[in-house]
Amino acid sequence: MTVGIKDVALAAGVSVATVSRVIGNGPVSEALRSRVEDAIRATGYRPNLSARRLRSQHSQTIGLIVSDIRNPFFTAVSRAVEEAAYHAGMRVILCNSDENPERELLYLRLMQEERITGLIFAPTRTTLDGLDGIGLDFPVVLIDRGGPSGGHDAVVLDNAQAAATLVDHLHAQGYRRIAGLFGNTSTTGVERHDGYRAAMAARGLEADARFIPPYAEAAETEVARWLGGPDRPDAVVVSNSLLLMGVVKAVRGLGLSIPGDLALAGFDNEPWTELVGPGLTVIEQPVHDIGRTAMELLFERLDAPARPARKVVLSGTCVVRGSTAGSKSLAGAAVP
Amino acid sequence: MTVGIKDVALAAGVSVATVSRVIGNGPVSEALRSRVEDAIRATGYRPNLSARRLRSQHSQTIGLIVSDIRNPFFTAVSRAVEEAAYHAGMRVILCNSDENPERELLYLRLMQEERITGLIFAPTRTTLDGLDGIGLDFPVVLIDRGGPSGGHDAVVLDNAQAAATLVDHLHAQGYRRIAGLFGNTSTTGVERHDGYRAAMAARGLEADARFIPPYAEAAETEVARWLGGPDRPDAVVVSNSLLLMGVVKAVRGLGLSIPGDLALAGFDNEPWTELVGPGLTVIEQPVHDIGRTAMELLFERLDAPARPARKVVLSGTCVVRGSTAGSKSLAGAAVP
DNA sequence: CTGAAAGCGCTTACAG
DNA sequence: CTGAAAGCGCTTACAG
Repeated sequence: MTVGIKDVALAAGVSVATVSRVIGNGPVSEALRSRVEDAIRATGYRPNLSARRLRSQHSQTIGLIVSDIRNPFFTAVSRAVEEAAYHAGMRVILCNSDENPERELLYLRLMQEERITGLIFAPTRTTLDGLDGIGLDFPVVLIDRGGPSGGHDAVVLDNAQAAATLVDHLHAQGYRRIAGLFGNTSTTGVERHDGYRAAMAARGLEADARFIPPYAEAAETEVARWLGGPDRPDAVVVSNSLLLMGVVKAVRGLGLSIPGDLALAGFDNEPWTELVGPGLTVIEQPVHDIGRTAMELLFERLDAPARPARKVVLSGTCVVRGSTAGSKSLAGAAVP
Repeated sequence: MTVGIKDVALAAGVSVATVSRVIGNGPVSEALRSRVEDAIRATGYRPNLSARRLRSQHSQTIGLIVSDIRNPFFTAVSRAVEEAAYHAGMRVILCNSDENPERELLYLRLMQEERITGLIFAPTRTTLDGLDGIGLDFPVVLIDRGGPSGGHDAVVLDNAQAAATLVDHLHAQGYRRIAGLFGNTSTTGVERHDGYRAAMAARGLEADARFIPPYAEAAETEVARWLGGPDRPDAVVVSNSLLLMGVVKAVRGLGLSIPGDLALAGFDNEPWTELVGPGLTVIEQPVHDIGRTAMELLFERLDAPARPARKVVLSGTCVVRGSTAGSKSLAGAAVP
């Protein structure tokens, strides 16, 4: 039915070993090589990857588990990872955990069964805590969520500094009641919170932070309540683009204006942040570098399994727009 | 090194056949089953999927090739496909062609080598035209881009009607110089154009349509030029959300207002379309149904390879917002 | 229900 | 450079 290596060998009048060498770029004389290539074309032969992987004992596959593929941050990182993998002759298995620890475990198991070469992973805090106990047979590089420098290679944003930058910017614009809204499933939310809190303290301001599930709906509900209550802030720092969207919705739903009634500063320079209201001030992450660096760390780890874990911390860029204009009016501009 | 089925068999004191039956849910006595399960836990055994696939001759894998994973339409469809696949005990390989026919061919080859069970595919026009000549060994279900009902199962939006709905709506709002902007890589762009043109003709209006690459940048450039020229429209129908974003950027870049200087109606009810300017009028696609239906068609095709191809055409919903408010003011509301 | 044995489609030492 | 042969880790008739 479907054509195998034997059919090609027969058609080319060579052994299967020779066909295998041709498709694997092994040493073959030009004469035989072209005969085999003709036979491959004639038969429409396609090598069976399961067989190749089983026999050769390497999968040429890297795993990538992200926490929410709807978050454009992760689709951008995925693209960078795939590009790097492609150039290295590897493919990638992309899985989406939806911030669900059970699904993370499920996918980790799948990765084991696929015998992947290595994993790039943005884990929930729950799974990160138990990661060492799982006994994975491959190296893992964490992205976006490193946690305290621990046993794993990681590439993350300088979250604390980025959050502090936003606080400082808001402060410079004249805001004082600066609240913070953070995702509660990732170490990233925690680190951004720490930076926020430290910067507030340094300015002698009182922090007012909330941790919520990292979805737009949760932010919308939370902020609607917040703005109606006694602790109403006049500015808010928001720890990811999904939450940011929810905040914008809440403000609009209440018929309030940005930044007049509430100034807004968030993370991730998605295309739409430029188009909403007066434009949203955000920290832009080097998404492409994050993906590429993760692959580099992974390859280096494969080369040198024993060397100590490394954590690469990348800086974000603050893109200032109208959502933080404050009393002094301010045109949109990029600030390094 | 890594533990195999033999190690488990040894540890449990049974044959490898019995271990295989346990992990495959075959018939095994309770006594042996629990002994094997203990051994699996004790050894941390994970079956090798390559070996299972090779031996069992089914990959339990479906392929999914989308044209642009940054388009939220496709990330939403992917989620629906994955969900359905998961419930059917299958996994999915997701690939991103970037609207590039060469990459499509590359991925089709990969799918063959993976021996996938079936493919869900959003092809470029180029690849769609040559699809029958490629000799794929698995069934394919087209999504988003069906082309003329041909040899393939497909699930698509009623594109012509959706585009006509937008034209009719704009007409009812008092607009007459209604332009159209369409992606040039997909049959979808063509069908939406046809619906646009027919609706314009039915109203006695002159059509003014342009086909461009389906990226925000292309739309931005094109519209900036258009609005500066002699054929300046007062409304525009835009065939996808990436293009729509580009149009909004162009309008803002010129300091013009929506809908005062230009009314806008597009496709895909992305979260941000609600938040930009007065809100954007769009056709909402049943993204979840599209993914689910594609999987259903695929399974039915696997059951009955010989039966004639089916094309499922789903209707969109017009979500009216301020971007098409026209002279009469209009609040945002959903219209079926 | 259980086990011994064959074999899925390849790759890779090993000889020549 | 080339081929014969073993074997990757499983599953699945086939007997019992």
